[in-house]
Amino acid sequence: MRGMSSVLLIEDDDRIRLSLTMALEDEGYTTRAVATAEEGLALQRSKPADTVLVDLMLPGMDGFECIRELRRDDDVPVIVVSARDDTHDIVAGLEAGADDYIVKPVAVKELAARLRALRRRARPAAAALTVVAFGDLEILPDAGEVRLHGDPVAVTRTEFRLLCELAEHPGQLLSRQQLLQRVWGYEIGDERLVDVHVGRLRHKIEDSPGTPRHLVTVRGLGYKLQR
Amino acid sequence: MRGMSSVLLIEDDDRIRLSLTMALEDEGYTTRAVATAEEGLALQRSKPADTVLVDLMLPGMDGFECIRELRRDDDVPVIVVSARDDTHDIVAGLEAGADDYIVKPVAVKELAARLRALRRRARPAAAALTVVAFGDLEILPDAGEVRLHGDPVAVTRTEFRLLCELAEHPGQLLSRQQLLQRVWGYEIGDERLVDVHVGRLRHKIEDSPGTPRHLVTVRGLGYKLQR
DNA sequence: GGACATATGACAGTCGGGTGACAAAGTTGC
DNA sequence: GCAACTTTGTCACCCGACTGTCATATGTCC
Repeated sequence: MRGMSSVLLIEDDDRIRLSLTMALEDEGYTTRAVATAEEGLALQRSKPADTVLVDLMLPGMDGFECIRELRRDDDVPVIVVSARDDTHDIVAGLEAGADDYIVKPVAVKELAARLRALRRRARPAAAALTVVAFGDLEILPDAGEVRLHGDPVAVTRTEFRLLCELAEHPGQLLSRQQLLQRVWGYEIGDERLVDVHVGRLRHKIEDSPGTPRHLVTVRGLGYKLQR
Repeated sequence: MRGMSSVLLIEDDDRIRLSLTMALEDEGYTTRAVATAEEGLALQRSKPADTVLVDLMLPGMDGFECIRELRRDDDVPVIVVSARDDTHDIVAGLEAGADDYIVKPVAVKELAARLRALRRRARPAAAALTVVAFGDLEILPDAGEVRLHGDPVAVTRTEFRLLCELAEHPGQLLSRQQLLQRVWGYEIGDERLVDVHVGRLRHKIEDSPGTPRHLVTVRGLGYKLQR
């Protein structure tokens, strides 16, 4: 995976699969090719490729379903390969979560250009989206998002800042005073304010807010966020 | 104008501007010439030329800034014209986004050769239409086109830039400040301007603008574009 | 039980963001 | 060059969401 790009090709037509595989390897891509969506998914799970090329017409699980499954696990860029002129399928493929498409017969140079383009724009995005995970709780500072069990949770700005502040010091105790100062910028203020927001936050990010697993109280001292 | 190449010349020295204009027209280029970067940018925005020639030493906005502005809109090839044999300026020009340079006094034949060369290698990559897909929303940056469910949607230039800027950072939160700066080039300005354009854009690219699926607000923080 | 610390629910003021109206600037077509 | 149309930025208004405060309930330690 060092510097080199890997591609997973899911295509049932033997001739196309073989020729594309060879063409991709000529272009310098490590290529794995399979004939069914099921094989492709299994392979992507065990040995993820950087980009997936998937034909829409497949025996068994079709390309659309396959894209949705790929998307469920991962943010790997997906390019749809479709028969010419089938706009409807292409649109459906993109709606299922593909990032780009190319029509058969595939011009290898064009495919290579698209792979490069896709990697160029997929990379920084994937890299920039840092995730801070606390077990089932995920914090995405760059996206301004919080997820619980993978599902987005609506959190207000203050709650988000508070959470980020706690997350920056995992497992570490932070006093109300510190939190007031760092989240609100108050040098002095009512420390009860912190309690209220902690309470509200708990209702959103804890499965059972009464017995918090992550955002715990340290009696007499403050709060901390743990895994 | 078909088949013919057009050149925009930005050069403050009257004598050079006039002589180069004539020389370029002799070579068969449709040529527009202006004396300031501001005029050049305005003209390129209203009536884009195929290639831009820009002097580095200009009154008001200088050539470097001008190149960066040109680059913000467009992928038009830019050739730097530098008065001195000053490697530092040339390097800075290329870093600002120019594609080639030529040193004064300009040999017309050399300039013509460079223009041809530049056009020859102009964007085979850009010719391949790449698609940035966000589910049912497709953005074709090179074609300046946006589609919803496969159907073209008419968006204005500002809306398109805003959309592209958001699309370049998929799922990432962008503050109004960042957007103002990247889309409008304003260092400071009324952040509500962003709201208005986001609202207009939503009416075009969302199925239900009231509850946006792609262009979502992160309250108190900014906006982001997601799948 | 008593003293204290924390959780919670309700409330009103404030804030942030969506929206439609409008004028200025730009664009297009004749 | 003129007129119709489009695009753009500014503004004011409105509504819902958020925030901080307080009173009250619940819990904890001695």
